[in-house]
Amino acid sequence: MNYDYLVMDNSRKILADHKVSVTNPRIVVLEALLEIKSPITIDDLLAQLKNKVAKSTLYRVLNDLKDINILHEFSTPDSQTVVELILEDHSHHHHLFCSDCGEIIDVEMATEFENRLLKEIKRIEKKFNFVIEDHRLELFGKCTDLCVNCK
Amino acid sequence: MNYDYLVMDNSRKILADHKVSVTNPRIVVLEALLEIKSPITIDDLLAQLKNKVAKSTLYRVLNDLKDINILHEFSTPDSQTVVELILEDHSHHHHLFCSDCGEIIDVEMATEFENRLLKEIKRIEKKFNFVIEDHRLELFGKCTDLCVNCK
DNA sequence: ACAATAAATGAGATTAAGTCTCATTTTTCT
DNA sequence: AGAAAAATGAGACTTAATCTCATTTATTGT
Repeated sequence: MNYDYLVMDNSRKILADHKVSVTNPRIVVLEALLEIKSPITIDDLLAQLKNKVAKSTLYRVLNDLKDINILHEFSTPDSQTVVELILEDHSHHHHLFCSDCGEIIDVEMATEFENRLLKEIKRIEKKFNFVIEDHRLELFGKCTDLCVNCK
Repeated sequence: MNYDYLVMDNSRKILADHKVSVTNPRIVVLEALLEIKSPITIDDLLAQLKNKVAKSTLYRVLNDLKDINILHEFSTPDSQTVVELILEDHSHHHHLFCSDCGEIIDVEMATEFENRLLKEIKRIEKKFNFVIEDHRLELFGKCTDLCVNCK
């Protein structure tokens, strides 16, 4: 069964729902990100969309998606920029980086751990007189020989 | 009491201890970082050392310090590069970013929290067949009106 | 459905962080 | 102190990301 038309529909709907005009480059970029489903470096994305979307347009579209809050951007330990689509159904998660193969994996921490973290964050807020709005945890390591995540 | 001569001595000693040759630019950069004591953007550091060290040399020295593992580098949420001196006496900590004033504050989490995190990391290692070597937690927020941390 | 208006695009110029080159200077080693 | 090795400064170069502007595409009201 082929879901492509659904992805297509989906990208148009996502754009319309967020009140940005539905253009071809936006559809193409969104579709790519919907299919990838995981974090990807802008470099890789650029390569993948070569000849489909101009470089300047890709960056513009990515900024548009950030503006409507469905795209997160972060960096790898070696400073490559990474983007990841975050839709409503995409729950809170963190990232695991492999320094061998470069893969970036979404990881969800145990609820109990996140609760403990929130408690700790409350302590920090008081201590530094801050309002903490977000947090990010990054894990760095290597996948082992038999790593199932490496391509 | 003036500790400047100590800082000076200190920077020479640190370089010698790590078996890198003791040169003026390295001393100047190390002294600056020793005095600052907290994370600083490379931009700010460059401004501060203008006319004392060439730009190319500053970057080279920072790379040297990274090579001998006494300097950590990371990015702000708006992608500015930040460096921070990490000497032996500098214990494990994380970072708190203020989106208003841009300040970056070192924060130590409760030992009990870090232990819980290590436990969670062990679970992730098994789940993804990874060896996790390091982790980093970033907290994003705003200091309140009366913030004591803002300059 | 269609014209008028507004918005987005592509191609290439521009900017800025960081690296590289190479002739000169400084440090190290004996 | 002098020879050999290493580091520096100045500016050229690279590369990710943004900007410009003429052209194309989408939206809106009738």
